[in-house]
Amino acid sequence: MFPFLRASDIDEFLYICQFKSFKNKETIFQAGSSSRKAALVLSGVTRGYFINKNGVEKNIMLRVEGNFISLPEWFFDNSPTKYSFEAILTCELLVFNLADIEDLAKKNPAIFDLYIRALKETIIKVLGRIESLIDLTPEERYKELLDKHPQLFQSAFNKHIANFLGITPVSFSRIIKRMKENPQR
Amino acid sequence: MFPFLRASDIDEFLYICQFKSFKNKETIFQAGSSSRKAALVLSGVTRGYFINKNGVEKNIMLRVEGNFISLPEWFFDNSPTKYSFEAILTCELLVFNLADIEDLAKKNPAIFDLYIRALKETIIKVLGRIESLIDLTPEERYKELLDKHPQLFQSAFNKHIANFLGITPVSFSRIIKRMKENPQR
DNA sequence: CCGCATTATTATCTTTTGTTAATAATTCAG
DNA sequence: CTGAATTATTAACAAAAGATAATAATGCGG
Repeated sequence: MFPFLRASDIDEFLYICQFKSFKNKETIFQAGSSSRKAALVLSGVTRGYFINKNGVEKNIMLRVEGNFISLPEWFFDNSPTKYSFEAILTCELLVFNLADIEDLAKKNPAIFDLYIRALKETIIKVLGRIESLIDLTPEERYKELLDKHPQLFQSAFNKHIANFLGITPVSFSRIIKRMKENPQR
Repeated sequence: MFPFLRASDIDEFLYICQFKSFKNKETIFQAGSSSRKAALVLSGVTRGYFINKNGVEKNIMLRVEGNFISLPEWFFDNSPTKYSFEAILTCELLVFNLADIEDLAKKNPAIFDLYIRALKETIIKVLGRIESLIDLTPEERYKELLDKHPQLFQSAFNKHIANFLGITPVSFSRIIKRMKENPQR
């Protein structure tokens, strides 16, 4: 997964990690907690979400294997956070403390690169999501997601996908219907 | 701006920086170029944008004083990028090479912290933007932006603001009108 | 400071979304 | 395997956005 790491670097990383499995709907990181952790997704799909002011869950990101996940408010202090992460398929994760990886990064340049890379990759992923949201119609976003992550559509609930696309399940149903009736557009 | 830095750390940082001024509409970083740079915004407002498949500019972010900006594709290689940055007000920037700051970060823990902080801050900013885009209506996003960055509305063109909000200038005009007629909602 | 070019507003029309509610399909636990 | 609970689809209506075009208001260079 990370070819620029030597075996000894991987050992150092694994030393601060804990392997954990989660089933569908199990909580990985809970909003409101404060033990600054992050994880590398080895398999499965996770969703990061928050509860909006009307009490409605909103999926802010979907993260699959090879992605790092963390509650971003943990980045700066120990304050409780508003985001949560949960498995939407059976997941395997390597969980570690942010403090541990930062200590390692200061000592080991390869881990420094790994950590920086994880942060940069998150930025690029998240910018790509903004691009979709400001430039594409919901229908185009649906097609893009279908293209990028077809595995999602075999397993995740439509309501989660709709939520991620920023539309209602009702509107999502209509899009699917429109595309069935009019496949070419 | 960064109280956790000592004077000597700031000196080290300034040593790799170049001070530059930009007028309204001047290009800061050009899509398609490949000299991996970043900058700290000291004053003014910048917009990062890309040209979509129909040839239309899309503002992916607005960055103000205290923010770091960079073309994110530079993070990983020297490939030309699709994003550009331009000043939408007179701007003062500290421009530096990404390679230089990473070298410094490996040697100086305070610069390490500065660099990590800049990346993390970007993630949080950008996640906040996604939150708005999936959870709020265009009208609510307008109010949020008005609240967060009132200075934008005195200087930037409405078309840039509309573009940033992910709507057309026509729709933006209608929102302003609706709110004038119905201030309470 | 003038005039041209850019930007903003308004109107009209079409398309899409949100909301609510009713019904159908499906999951999943026991 | 069965039934209750969750999820998905469809319908009907209201509200909002997109597109296009015409007009008004601004910005800005010479």
